Amino acid sequence: MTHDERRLQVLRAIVEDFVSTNDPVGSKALVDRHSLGVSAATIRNDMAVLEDEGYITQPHTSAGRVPTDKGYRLFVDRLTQIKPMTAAERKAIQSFLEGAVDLDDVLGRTVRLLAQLTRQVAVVQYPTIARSGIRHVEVFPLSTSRVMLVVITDSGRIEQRVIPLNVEVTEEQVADLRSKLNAAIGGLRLSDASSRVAELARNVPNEMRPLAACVASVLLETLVEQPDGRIVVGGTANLTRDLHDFPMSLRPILEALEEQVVILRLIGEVDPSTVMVRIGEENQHAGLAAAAVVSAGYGSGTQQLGGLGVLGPKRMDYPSNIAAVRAVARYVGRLVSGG
Amino acid sequence: MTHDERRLQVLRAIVEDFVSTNDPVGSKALVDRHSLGVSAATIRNDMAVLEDEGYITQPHTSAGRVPTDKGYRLFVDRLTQIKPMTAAERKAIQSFLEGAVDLDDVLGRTVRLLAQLTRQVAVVQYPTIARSGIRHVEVFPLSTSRVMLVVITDSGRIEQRVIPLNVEVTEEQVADLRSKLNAAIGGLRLSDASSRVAELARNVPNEMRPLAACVASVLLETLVEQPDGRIVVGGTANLTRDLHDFPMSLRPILEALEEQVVILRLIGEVDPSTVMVRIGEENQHAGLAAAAVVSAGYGSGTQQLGGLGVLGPKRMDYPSNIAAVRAVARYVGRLVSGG
DNA sequence: GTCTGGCACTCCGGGACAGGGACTGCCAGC
DNA sequence: GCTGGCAGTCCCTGTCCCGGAGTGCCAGAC
Repeated sequence: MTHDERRLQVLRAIVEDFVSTNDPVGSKALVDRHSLGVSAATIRNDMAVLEDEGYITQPHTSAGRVPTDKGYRLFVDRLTQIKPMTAAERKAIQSFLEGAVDLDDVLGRTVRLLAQLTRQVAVVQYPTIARSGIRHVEVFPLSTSRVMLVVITDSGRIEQRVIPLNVEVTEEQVADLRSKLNAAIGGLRLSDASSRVAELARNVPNEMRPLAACVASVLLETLVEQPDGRIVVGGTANLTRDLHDFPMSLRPILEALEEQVVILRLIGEVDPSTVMVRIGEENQHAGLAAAAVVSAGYGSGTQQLGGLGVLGPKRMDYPSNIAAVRAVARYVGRLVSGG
Repeated sequence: MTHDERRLQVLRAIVEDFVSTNDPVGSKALVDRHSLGVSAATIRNDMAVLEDEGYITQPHTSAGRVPTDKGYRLFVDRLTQIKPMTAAERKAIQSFLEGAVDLDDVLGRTVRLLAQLTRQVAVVQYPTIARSGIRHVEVFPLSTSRVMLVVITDSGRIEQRVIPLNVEVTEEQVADLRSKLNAAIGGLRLSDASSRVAELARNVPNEMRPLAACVASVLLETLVEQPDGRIVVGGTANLTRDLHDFPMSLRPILEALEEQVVILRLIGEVDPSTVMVRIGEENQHAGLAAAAVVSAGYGSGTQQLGGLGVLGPKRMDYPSNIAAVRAVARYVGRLVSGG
């Protein structure tokens, strides 16, 4: 074991100990609990170097050391061995998720499952409409001058819009439009359907023109263009377990959790099929400077439909949480794209 | 002003002062801030009586007085003058809610609005399926042996179920069932539709019997019988403002907020067209002993569709919160039943 | 009978202070 | 390059003390 290697082991030990005890860890405690093969004094020298390099810091003179954001980052990047879930755990995940009856239920169960597995706050994004396939489009009249549009996607997500018309329409016209729409864009992805919809609206009989135009514009504007992203949050009670980890109190964290935009940036922007970890300042949000986020995308094969993740104190058990997020994302992806 | 009247005024003053300052209120502070027309010593006597009767208590000898649950109860029942919302406030509520594009949006806005108006945690229940009118029923095949059932209600709520069949069916059969279903139960309330659905399932041509039976049973079981109650929660960050009011930390409160059952009992069980206040132990839930809930039902006319409310520390501004909950419930009821 | 001013008493909360403990940095020796 | 030892630093805890706020009670006034 070289010099540098040992120093990394020391950092790893500091992170692990601090995560499990929440006390600044000193040189003596370190040699007691890990068999590093050298004396406390040597560790102290290593710690001094690690501190110089910015990986650890001490809250005050004569206290133990605590990892910095940079320290956690190095730990996650180079020192983490993600242990795959056991067969029993995989089975539990699967059976828990499979009881779901519809999409709301799937995502509700997912968020509870994640929160329970990681004992952190869990967040799940609804499948993005634009990237989902269209399973069925329904149009039916509410009155002679209002129709309702319902879009049902492969992933089970449903969107509805009431569309006011500036003309009167008949049942038959609406039914006609309905079958034309389904024929034109059924099975396509919404993002690919735009041109077909526009084309359809131009090529209908004259008397249906206004109806088709209204419906088409709503379909395009509301469903395709808006980067709509509902999210489900669960397990907020877990935040209270680590009250001392959030010195500024929970307020900014809870506020961030209620702001879709903030959360979406965190769990939505992930490279497909990898797990992403953001630590402290990396979250790009003042309120989350004391937090860490572990997130992953879910979807079918290459097509990413949404994201999910957990949020907790920087002092979290990264290896387990990464494993849990990855496993759950995989199952959810399979479930949501499977129907 | 009789003896008893003055004692009630003292109680009112204690509640109001304690709500606004969060300090146990003493006799001197009371005469300073309210013109009660008597001296501090007299107030002290009144306070002793109020304490004997259980309306107030002192955290320790030589501290001021704090209202008990019973004291808050009396305050709410007899001393509260609910100030109606100003025209400006009403206008703000209305315009904020009217921008909504669908039911999810309505309820999302409602919960944000309530949280902002009251500066407490807000909770809104989705309209109960069983009591809603059926606007449209959609059945269409996913494959030859699976169909999807979608029910859209007056209140804008949508339920979907994938139904596996034990037989193969054709497009035409499904389309036929669809129109029959709509003819039979369109416009009815789901709770009234049961017999019609059962009847329909019996009276279809032989070859459609299995399909109709499957769909009917799902329709009845999942949609009518289950007291399904999704809820939306918002403004949890407001809890942190009153950290000292929740001595056991927020954990039990946050846990309760994630348990649908608990919340539904609180906001679901209200007499129509009244505002209900539950204080401390009245919530019938250990975790909420330090909390108070102000709730009301919303709906159209006599038909209650759901409930909503706010949750906060017992030390809350009851008059304002009652007014806000009542006003918002009224607008939401109008909006949801109006379409 | 009711209200009032005065007085003794109780209790909390904060500041001051000292002792113990935990670590560190540094140094000299192996 | 590693190790043991030592002095120094800082926090944390417990104790003590004191001021402040509020009460309960009592005797006297109306």
